[in-house]
Amino acid sequence: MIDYCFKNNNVYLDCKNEFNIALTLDCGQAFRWRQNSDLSWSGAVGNKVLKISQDGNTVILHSVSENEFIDFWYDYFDLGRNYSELYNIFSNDKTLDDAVKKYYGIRVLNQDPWETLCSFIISQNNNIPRIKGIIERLCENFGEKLSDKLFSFPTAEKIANLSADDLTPLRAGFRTKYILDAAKKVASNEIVLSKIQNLSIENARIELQKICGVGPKVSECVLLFSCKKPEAFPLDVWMKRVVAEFYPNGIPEIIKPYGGIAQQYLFHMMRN
DNA sequence: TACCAGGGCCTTT
DNA sequence: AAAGGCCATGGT
Repeated sequence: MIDYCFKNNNVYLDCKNEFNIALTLDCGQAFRWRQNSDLSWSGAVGNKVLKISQDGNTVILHSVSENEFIDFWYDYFDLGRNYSELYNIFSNDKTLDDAVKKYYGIRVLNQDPWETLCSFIISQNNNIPRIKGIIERLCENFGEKLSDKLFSFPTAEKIANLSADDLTPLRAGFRTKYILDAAKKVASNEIVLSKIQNLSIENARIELQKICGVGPKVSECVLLFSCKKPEAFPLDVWMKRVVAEFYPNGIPEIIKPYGGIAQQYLFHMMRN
């Protein structure tokens, strides 16, 4: 588990091998964190901006009050979860154990469901540099300015009132109509994203896939990264390769409840 | 069933 | 420098 303390308006996390911010912020689950020249990272989450840095086992959240940390960042960074305990469970599987020992400290973030849904619609049939570009243009054009370079993610209501023409600056291609459909269904409360995490994973999948442009892969990402479903297991081409090569008979039962978290390590291993 | 639809990054040639 | 592969979903 991760201990923390407050000092000089910063939060200091003593995270042993349970938190590697570079791997966590740049492993394909979030697209708006950028590394600064001093190796710290900056990002906008909701209407907040954060600078975060790491020095060995100490992670520093800069200029964050105790209240803001407890109320928001603690959950965002999944600090309530004991990753050492998870690593113990994962060590039952040789492949996973090797991946964990190589890439200690990847954490699954608890992100905003609307931003996650929209981001993973954009991610489909796409590569990471371009995904980041489209999302950046989306925020710059339609989000609120939060600081010098950082914008909030535009709300579903805001996007729902736009047309495909309005979104041409994004250069999102055929995904534009999917973004609009998602925004309209969310803004009208036809899909209530805040209630998805209370559904069974089967019903949650069905609900999300009512959106045009959301299939099994995108819905699984939304469930894992923003709806507290650690058992969600997104299968992209890389993970299909992992399964074919290492798990022809399926993922071990003991891993399944945390399959999505395990997946982050396996995915990273396969891509490197 | 198989293919195509935006587009741009990446690897190979 | 040019060509070809890659990519998740819906539609034909």
